[in-house]
Amino acid sequence: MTDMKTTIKSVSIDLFFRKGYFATSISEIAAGCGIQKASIYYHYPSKEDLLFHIMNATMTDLTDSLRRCLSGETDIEQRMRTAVREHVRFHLDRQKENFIANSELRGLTPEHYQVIVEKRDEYEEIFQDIIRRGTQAGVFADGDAKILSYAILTLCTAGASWYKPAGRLSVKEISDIYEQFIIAGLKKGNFGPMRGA
Amino acid sequence: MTDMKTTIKSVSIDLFFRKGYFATSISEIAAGCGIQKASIYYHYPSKEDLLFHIMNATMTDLTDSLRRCLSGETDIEQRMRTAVREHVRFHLDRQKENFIANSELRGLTPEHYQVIVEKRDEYEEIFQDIIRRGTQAGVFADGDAKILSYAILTLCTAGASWYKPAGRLSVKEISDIYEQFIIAGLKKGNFGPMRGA
DNA sequence: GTCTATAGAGTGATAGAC
DNA sequence: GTCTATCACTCTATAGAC
Repeated sequence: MTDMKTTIKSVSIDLFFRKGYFATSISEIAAGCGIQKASIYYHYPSKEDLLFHIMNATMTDLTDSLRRCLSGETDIEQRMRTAVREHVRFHLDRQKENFIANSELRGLTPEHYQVIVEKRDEYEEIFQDIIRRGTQAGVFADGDAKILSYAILTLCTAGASWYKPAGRLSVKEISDIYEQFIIAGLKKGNFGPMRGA
Repeated sequence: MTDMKTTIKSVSIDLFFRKGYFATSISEIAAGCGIQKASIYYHYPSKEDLLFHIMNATMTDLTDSLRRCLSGETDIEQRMRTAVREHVRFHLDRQKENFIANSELRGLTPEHYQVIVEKRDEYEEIFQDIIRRGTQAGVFADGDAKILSYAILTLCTAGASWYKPAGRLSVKEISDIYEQFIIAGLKKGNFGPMRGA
């Protein structure tokens, strides 16, 4: 990977984040890199391929970091706490890429779309597994693991996208709020009426 | 409002939802309506204006329905339960428009953007008010009302966008899951460590 | 590895006939 | 209220020089 290939990628991440994939043109990316638009095609075969590379790297790194953080942790509640904190950390750390990965799926070719969706499913499955084990162990209340995993992930992902480094809350404070809210929502005994489905 | 004006709006909602605003062309909208693209401009001055009309009507109706549902309800916990259920119901009922209103803000002119963001803030304020009153009354645990309101709203909004009418869960079941999860997350006494901020 | 030049298609929007 | 025709422009991508 030459330096220019890296520059193109990071300029694209910035533009796709700010303007959206479809609203960003190859000329703008080129201008941001200080080269002519034709030169982009020496490094990437198409605009869509550039988007795919950004998303694919993000999804791979995301799953890898979570797996690394969870390895060795056996307590169910702790696994969920760790997973939530790591998800928030990763999304805050790479805010722009994650925002793109969550909002620009429609820009992908059907083949690339499938690759990304499979990686997303694989990641979500890690959360669903924790929820199912927690329910079986009687630590978490009964509930639909898929729906609850979507709820947890959307919550944290969205939280990371509001975050502004100069804002009034620190990364630790945000993580704490979500961790507390989610564990309270999942745990057995914290009832209102009953959990449906 | 002539019939064709309504048709253009509903065809646009469908296309903006499926393909996104920038990826949808005026010609496609016209084709979907069975007219020529120039005829669109008799009804709407521009593509952006069409987007604004869709978003603006959605936001107005959203706030109006919530206000109507909450009027007369004084119990804090019940107000939150009602607000959550109504938010989910509205978002399921008008899934496409709500998805557009949440994802296509970048397509608006600065003037129209401001109008929509103000309406969104006004709607969120209703939730923040319930949270603050609940905290003061000692029903809900201490926590940042803004962050918690974003969390609650994102959760329910996202839930509505996964929903498929032919899926395995009913509207009632989905509402129940979220209502339970959110109330458990908010209530005093359902602690893990403590809530930050 | 980057350039200039351009192909080929599509875009939002307008003019003016009917 | 819808049509045909077209303007003025932008877009992604490619060819070929250096």
